[in-house]
Amino acid sequence: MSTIKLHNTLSRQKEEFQPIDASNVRMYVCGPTVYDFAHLGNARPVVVFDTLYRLLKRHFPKVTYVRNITDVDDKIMAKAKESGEPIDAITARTTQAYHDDMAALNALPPDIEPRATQHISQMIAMIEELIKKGHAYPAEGHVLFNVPSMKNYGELSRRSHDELIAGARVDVAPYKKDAADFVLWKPSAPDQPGWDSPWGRGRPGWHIECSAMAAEHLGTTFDIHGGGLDLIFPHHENEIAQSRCAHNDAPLAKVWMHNGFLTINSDKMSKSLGNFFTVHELLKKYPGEVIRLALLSGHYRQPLDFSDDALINAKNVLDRWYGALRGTKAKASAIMPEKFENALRDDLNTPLAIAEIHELVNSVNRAPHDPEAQSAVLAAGSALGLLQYQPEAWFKWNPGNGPTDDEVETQIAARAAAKKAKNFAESDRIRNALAAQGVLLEDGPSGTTWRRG
RNA sequence: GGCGCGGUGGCAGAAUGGCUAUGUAGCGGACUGCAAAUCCGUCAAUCCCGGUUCGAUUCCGGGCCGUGCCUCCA
Repeated sequence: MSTIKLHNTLSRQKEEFQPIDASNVRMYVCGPTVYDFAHLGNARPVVVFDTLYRLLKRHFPKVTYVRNITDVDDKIMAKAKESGEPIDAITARTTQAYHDDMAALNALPPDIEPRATQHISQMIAMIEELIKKGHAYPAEGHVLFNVPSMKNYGELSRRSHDELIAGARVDVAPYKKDAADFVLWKPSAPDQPGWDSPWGRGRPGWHIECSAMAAEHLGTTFDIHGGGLDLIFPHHENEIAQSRCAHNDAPLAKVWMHNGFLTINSDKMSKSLGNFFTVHELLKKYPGEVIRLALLSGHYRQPLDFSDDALINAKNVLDRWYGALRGTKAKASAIMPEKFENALRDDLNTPLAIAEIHELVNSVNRAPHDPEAQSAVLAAGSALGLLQYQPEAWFKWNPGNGPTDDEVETQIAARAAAKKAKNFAESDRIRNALAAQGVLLEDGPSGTTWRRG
């Protein structure tokens, strides 16, 4: 019996994954707040959980993957105020950009992509339930979750209530009964987006959005909840508090998974350091698969340093892999190479899985044109969301500068003539000139092939 | 201050109580007009100090260094 092991943040251990309902595995991942282009740090969980989604789909007949869109938030309001662009326009434009960027990274769309603004009534109902059960209270137009009302609060992040208070570095709002209490609902000024509620016109707090959307689409308890490491506290802790208290203590998710952070050239990615790369910008320089491979080249729970070298390395690796597939008519085999799949089943060990692809590629290069070996490479590649291009198209991927395909072909023809005349000075001149424009020529037994480096 | 994570060859990055991946870079060779690609061969690592053990990079303790969260944050 093939099992999948996943690291559960609740237990801080790898556990054998046992779905609540094997006929429908349910997974929720916190999605973007749509106020700006997605940066690389946003892309990491998307790629990681997409790889998990693909793995689960191979092992279970049905997987329901929910990833929300947060389209009501103070950051969006701030952006609108600053730029003058209407909120609806910002969220629509940014959501589209997000979809485009994640598709370029070969991330499959989730099965359901709920939007916060379309679940306000569910949030209000959940807040009412929490008030009714004594876990929340209205105060000055706000509704607050009362943390001391939940005895197990802090289980995920392993923080006690006292530690929270001691560590608090923010001023406590006067209307809070307890310093650790957090907002479920807050009042909106007339010029701010808001919805009518029993507590006046207002908008939801951040945490209640995910609790309400997860319950709506996955039920009170589901299998896997994912997100970035930084969401453990307070976001996921508060999600658990809201959901359990509203749902008679039913667990929110069985397995909690968190991906590690991304650094850029060893520095924390931040706008002040000027190393804040958006996926959108990076896609102008590299195919999405390069970014995706770079993101998968470290284990998802480890910190990942994203440098130019990492991108160059990923590009070289993919060039090598695609090189082994050149001219093939092989299709991805239906059966996943065993060692490769075993690596992924062990808490999504993508670096080890990538090493297995290297082994497969080596065997292709040792026995060229072996379609069986190539099928195995294609299968493993697709499991990681890679090798989706035709090899020739891959090598001709054009960032939009330099010579066109036709111009390259013309130069190659001229060089072939020079070579035939043994005018090697001229043929080398042409090759060097193309190399300076990022086009690399490779002479083979059946003529010259080329690629953009 | 509280909680947590990590230190593996030049670089990236797995695994493992003994037999030490993989890629890249380097070196030598084959192939090539020369290259490139590819193949063959090769060099090279487990932060420091203790402990447990027949044996530790792996387990335990201490130290040093780096880093994340505690505030919007993937």
